[in-house]
Amino acid sequence: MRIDSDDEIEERDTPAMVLVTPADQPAPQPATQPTTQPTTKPAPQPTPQTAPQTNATDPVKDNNNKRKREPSDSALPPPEQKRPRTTAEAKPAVDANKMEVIEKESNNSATTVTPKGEKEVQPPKPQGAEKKVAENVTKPVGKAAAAKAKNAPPTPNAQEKEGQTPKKEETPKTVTGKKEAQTPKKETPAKPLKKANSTPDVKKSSGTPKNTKEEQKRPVTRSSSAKATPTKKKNKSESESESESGSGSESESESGSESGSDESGSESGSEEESSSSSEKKTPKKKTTPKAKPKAKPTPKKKAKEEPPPKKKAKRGSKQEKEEPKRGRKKKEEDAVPIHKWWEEDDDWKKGEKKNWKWRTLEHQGVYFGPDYEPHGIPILYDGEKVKLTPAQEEWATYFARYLDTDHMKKDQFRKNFWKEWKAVLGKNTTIKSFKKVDFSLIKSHLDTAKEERKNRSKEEKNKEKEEKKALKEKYGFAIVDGHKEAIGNFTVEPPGLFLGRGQHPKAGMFKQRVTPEQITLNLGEGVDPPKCPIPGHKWGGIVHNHEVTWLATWRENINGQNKYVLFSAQSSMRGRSDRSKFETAKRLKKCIGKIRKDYTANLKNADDEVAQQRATAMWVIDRLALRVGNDKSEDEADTVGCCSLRCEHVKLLDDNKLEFDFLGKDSMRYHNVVEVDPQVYKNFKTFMSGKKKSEQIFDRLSPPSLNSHLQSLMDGLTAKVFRTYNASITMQKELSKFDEDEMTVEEKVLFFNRASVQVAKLCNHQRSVPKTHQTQMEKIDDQIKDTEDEIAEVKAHIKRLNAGKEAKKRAAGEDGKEKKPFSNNVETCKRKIEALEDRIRKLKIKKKEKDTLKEVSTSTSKVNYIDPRISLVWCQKHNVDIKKIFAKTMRDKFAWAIAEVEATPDFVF
DNA sequence: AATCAGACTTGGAATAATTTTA
DNA sequence: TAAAATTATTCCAAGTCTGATT
Repeated sequence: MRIDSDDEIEERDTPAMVLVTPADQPAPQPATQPTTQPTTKPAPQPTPQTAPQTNATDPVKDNNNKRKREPSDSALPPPEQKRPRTTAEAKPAVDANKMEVIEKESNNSATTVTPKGEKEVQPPKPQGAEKKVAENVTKPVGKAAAAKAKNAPPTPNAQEKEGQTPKKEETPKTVTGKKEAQTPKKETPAKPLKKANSTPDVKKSSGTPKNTKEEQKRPVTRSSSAKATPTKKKNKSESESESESGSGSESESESGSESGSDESGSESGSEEESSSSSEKKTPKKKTTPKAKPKAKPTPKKKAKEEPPPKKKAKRGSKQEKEEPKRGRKKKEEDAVPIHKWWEEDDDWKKGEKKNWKWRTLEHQGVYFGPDYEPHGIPILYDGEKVKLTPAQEEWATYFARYLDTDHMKKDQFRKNFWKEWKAVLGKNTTIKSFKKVDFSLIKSHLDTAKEERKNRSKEEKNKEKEEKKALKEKYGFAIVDGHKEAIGNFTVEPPGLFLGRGQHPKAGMFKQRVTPEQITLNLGEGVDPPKCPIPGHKWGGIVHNHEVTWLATWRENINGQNKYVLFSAQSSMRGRSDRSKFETAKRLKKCIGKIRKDYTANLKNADDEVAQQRATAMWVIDRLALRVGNDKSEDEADTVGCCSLRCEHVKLLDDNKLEFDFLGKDSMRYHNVVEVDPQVYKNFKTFMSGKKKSEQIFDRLSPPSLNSHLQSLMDGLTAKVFRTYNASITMQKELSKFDEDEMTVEEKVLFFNRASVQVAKLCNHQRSVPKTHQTQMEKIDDQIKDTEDEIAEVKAHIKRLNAGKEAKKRAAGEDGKEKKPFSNNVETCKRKIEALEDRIRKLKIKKKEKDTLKEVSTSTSKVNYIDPRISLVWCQKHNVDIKKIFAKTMRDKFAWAIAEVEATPDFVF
């Protein structure tokens, strides 16, 4: 639909203001549809031109669609030898750095310096760590290590000591003013209201000096009850109010708006709107400080609920059916009261609490899945049964799980597994050659178990359900500032094999079981830490970090990254930042004209190569919706984004056309042939000239520098905002094309879905073609055929009727059952034909729809990119039940948007 | 200025739950 | 009523981006 890039470009340049209007849409180009050849399938297909990946890939064809990097690129070296990511020959500095890095690495491996994964005690950290870092991560690590050393004797004291030492160090540390401000965690008030029972962890008391002041000021962290004490913050607010946004979470803009003074306000204004709307609705709320009884039963909900009565008879019946279910569901919904955070104010978030995410926090820690239960099934080695130790067996079992999957086709996966498993087998094992190992016995055991599980009785299923529910009840919620909020992932990730995506160098490595000692919990001061659920163990640490949202964290052993237990998408915490994200995108709409002007001008800025590259990248990010493309290390899959594009990823075609072909996030292939702005084309040509395939096109540009420039153009603007903006604006534009005749709800939904597809294509959200796709297509064909046959039959029947002949008995179906005879009334039969023809039409639409959707994933954009208010407004306007668009979890996640749109039905992004 | 590290968002696949079909 | 199809939810890897370090 939106195609001509040129025209648009022109349009853009002209009047900035035009841009503001919806009409000025940039018309980004969906990756999947090369402007030229609309029909071409989305990237995934092994398109001929990109010949590279051909069959060589077989081993990998796994995800049919996704293109693995592999040999495909003839030029590319095998995985092991990753091509160097030369930034640019021009930059000596860079090279130097690189060398350093390398050196470092080698050192690490060689010496004791551990790659993060290990729990060894970090040497120097303690001191530097003093600040938050120390608190959070380091500490726990240290403890864990210590604990390990002692292993068995989980004497509390041990921990205590450890815990304290670091603290002490901290205290003495001279803390800069800034730090002080930041260290909320340390602030832990000296007043542990509750005695820290045996759990020594509660180091809070550690004498953080500064805390004294702040702490005292702060209303005792008492939980909900006393919240009423908000008052004073005002003084603080003054100075900081505006700067808030800078943090990136401008969620607070609301508060800013209140202050009114805000000059930066232009954008915050948008948010004001929203907030104002809510204000209208609930003026009283304002008066009452935060202390909001969350429990209140929400009456209005019911009002919303009732679905519009359908006219169609058929449908009616269907609905009746649904009714009872709905009732049930409703109940459940009520069970978890919605916290209407958007009706509250954030007045307390001022001054030094500017970056606070919570005031009081209470939860039950994390849930550790069940232990591994040995099954005793041996493997076959060279045909002989070999019994394994529980540990050996456990890993073998994890491996067997993937026997029939595409993971097995990756050399790296098997190789990594073997390397690690060999270590577990030990030196005395008879298992010397991986090729001779046969895991099929274990595999069939797993299959059997799966089958049994599938066939378990109703009682068993219910029982499990109950248990699951109980677990969620216990661990699934946290009390934040007096509100019960759902936690997203309260179960620690279980051990298993690491499955990367694409060609990940670490695929197949062991993801170790996480012990309590490796886990740090984040809790409110004065809250009793939950008891460690594993007997004989204790938590690695407890912190009180008000500036983060995580409830628990640990370090994962594969990449040494932190893992977090976070609130669910339905929580207020996530809701706030989600809304703020869309507000930022909405602000971008206001100044997109200015920004486009900026980069369009700089496209020609040959004097300043950096600026020129930056402008070109901005063009790409804005128009093609690419991600920014941060640098990646060698031990990750080789994927790229805008800034990391290499010459091998772009081809200069004729007529100002560029062909992009690379693996993006999650190794999803991005393949697009686009006609670009002539100047952009020229720039690419320049940037690429004289460079090797493996060199970066934007060698003078780095994501941080790009972002900082964006930041200068608009507060809070970063590269990813363009994706949000373009996705949302595209959706709005697509939906605006709706001319509602007499459409059935199904048709309306279909229209909506098609609009979503446009967005998904823009963002290059793909999925692998469902395995059953082909079958499904055929099935629909069969149905069409059958229907056609029946029509022919009816027609023949009519003929006989008209000829005065006796009705012929219909042939029995394949199942031998008799078919209902046709009516002897000609009119009735004609109507029947019409109905059948209508059915065929629908089937054909369904087929086509299915085929276009087979490799498009619309969920991601729906969940992350499209401002929900756009969809909601549309639903409201065209009388479509929200449930047709958003499933339960989505409705909960977007509760803020639903409320807002109800109040302001004329919302426009 | 380049890296590092932390924290949080984004993403497709896997799995579970529900609905439809046979 | 079971199996198949669909839809919803969970899982956890892989990005982005920021502030601190080197």
